[in-house]
Amino acid sequence: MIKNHPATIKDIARKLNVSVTAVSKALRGMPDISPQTKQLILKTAREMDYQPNPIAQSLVNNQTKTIGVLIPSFTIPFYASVISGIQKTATQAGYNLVVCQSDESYETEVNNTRTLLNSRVDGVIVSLSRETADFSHFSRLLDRNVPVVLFNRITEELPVSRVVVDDYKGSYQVVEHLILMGCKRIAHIAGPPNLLLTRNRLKGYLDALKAYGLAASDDLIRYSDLTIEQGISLTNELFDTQNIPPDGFFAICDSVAFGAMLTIKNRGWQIPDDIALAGFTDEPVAAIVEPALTTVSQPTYEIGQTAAQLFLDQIHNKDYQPVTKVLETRLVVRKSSMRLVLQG
Amino acid sequence: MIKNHPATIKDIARKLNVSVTAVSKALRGMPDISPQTKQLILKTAREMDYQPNPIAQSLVNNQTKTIGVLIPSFTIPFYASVISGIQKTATQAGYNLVVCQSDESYETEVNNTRTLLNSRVDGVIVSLSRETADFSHFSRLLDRNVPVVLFNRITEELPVSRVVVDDYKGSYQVVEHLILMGCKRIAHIAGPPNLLLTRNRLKGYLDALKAYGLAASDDLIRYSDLTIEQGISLTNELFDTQNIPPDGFFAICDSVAFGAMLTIKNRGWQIPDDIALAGFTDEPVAAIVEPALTTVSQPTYEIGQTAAQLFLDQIHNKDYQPVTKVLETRLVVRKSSMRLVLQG
DNA sequence: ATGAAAGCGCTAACAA
DNA sequence: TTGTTAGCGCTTTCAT
Repeated sequence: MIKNHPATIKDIARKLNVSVTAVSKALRGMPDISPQTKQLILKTAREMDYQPNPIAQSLVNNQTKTIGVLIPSFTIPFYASVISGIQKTATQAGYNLVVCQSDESYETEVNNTRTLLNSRVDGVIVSLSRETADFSHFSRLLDRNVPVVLFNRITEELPVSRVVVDDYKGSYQVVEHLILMGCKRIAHIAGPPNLLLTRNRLKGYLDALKAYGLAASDDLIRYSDLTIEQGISLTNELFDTQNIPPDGFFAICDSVAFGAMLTIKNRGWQIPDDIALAGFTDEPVAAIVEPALTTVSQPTYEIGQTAAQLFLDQIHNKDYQPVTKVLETRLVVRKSSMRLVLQG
Repeated sequence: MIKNHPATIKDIARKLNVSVTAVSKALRGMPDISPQTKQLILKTAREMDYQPNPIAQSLVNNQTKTIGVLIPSFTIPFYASVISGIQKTATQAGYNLVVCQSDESYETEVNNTRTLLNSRVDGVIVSLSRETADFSHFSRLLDRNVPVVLFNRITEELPVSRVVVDDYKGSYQVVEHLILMGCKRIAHIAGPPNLLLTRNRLKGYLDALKAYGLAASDDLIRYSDLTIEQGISLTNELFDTQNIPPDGFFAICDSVAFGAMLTIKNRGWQIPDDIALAGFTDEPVAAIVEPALTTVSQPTYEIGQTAAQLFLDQIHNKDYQPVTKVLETRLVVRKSSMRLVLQG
């Protein structure tokens, strides 16, 4: 008789005329089993191509060995790379990933957390949607003792571990760089105001201006939804509302910077000579556009690995205290901001 | 006593003094249960915030309601969009996704299929790694009656359903376009020879040349690994080995086209006037690079939806015959190939 | 060292 | 209509 179903522990037990307990123990290398029977069981298991059924294991162990990952969108390259990092660390520890995207919608994010909770993931690694301002859906996870780790788009209102980069410093450095390149009137296209990273990068921008004695002005600041479309429209708006156009643009992220780049070129200005431009994140494309985009590189892969590691730490540690890891960024200077500076 | 664990069917039964069977039936809307008890059970379940444990359901139903998705890399934008499409259709049908990447490695792909099989996914949706030339790891899935759907990077050696675009036609059209733009010597940077899509796109290229009476030559064809790096190096190679440089480049994918674009510009040639350039896929970046890239648009989201639908069809149909869906591409003409053509 | 039995949360065949 | 029972594949007491 051909059995199409995978071999079970019981099949092995029957074949060898031993108890399922013995098989279970042998398979998991428990001590109280004689070397001979153990070897025999192991050998037979191999012959029968036995693979433990993780569903059954989950049911009895009350853990699924899967991590839920919740990101705003698959199509943002930043997250693709972070997920790779998460997967690397997770796989090494025997965990699978279930990845969902919120599509930048708060409602979808709430639904996703419910789905993940119901499917009994052992933990959740999240970057918030750009709409998210309320966090009670994560409290429900915490109530069930499901560890939550936030990264990139985080909140400080939840008692959870976090992985971020030093947004303030990265922002400060790139704006400082624009200033050193001779920019006097630097516009900033920020992100959604409710995101912490928006506020941190904005602060870095403002502090850099102040440090170099440049006037900040709300007229030079716009809040975007992080899309290339708004990069285009807000750049147009900045041009249209200013008598003298800005001589520098700092965009919250590369996508917005690409939108700004298109618009600046369409308006007939030269980058970087008339207007210098910088973004944030260093997406692969940043090196390819013309002119290549000056930006702030984030250690995406490492962010993913770190987030997964924080989850693992929490799982293995009974009384775990949330920690926040701050990774360093790196200024990447490319053609979009490189101009000859007249030395005073 | 505070119970931190989710409510079970048994909790409800105990509270209401009915059998678990009754609860199970009421919850799933089975007929043989009185309206009153049914309402009572439903109400209590809601009050206790009952959520069925999918692990337990999986164990008894012998299905996990999850689909394994196996792609070459998260960082290829094409796949990000396809996954979105898969997820849309899968979620609607109550399926979760487990996504793995092979990292373009045959070995990793084999490992991933093993992992997915062990985790008892109900089916697998795959795009092959660029190294894959042997397919026996998928036969193991088929032996266990796990449906396999291939997309994009497929093989015809497996009796499974497939989703592809009309690579031949898309390729033919874009090369025809280059010819109509006046190109006489069009180079082709192809993909890995073992991929079917490489051969189909190559054939479209060759047939278009032939149809317009242009000579094809192996000297103008190179095989790449689909990376931007090889786009750069093979373009250099083409320049270095040709006395007269090509006046057109058709790249197997946009990434390779970007590499070619960088190189062509670095060599001091004008795009499109000296050399016209086209890619394949229409990644979001294609519209942003300078000059914007002429390419062949693929219905990525729809590819994902179709693949998921083929899986669902197979699940719901006892005697299912594999089908191959061929979706249409669309030529997207942009600046990289737009030149004034002198009319004879 | 070995095995019988209970149980994880649920479904389903069968009785009552 | 309702409840009893067995069982999915595995782990874990607790006897033997």
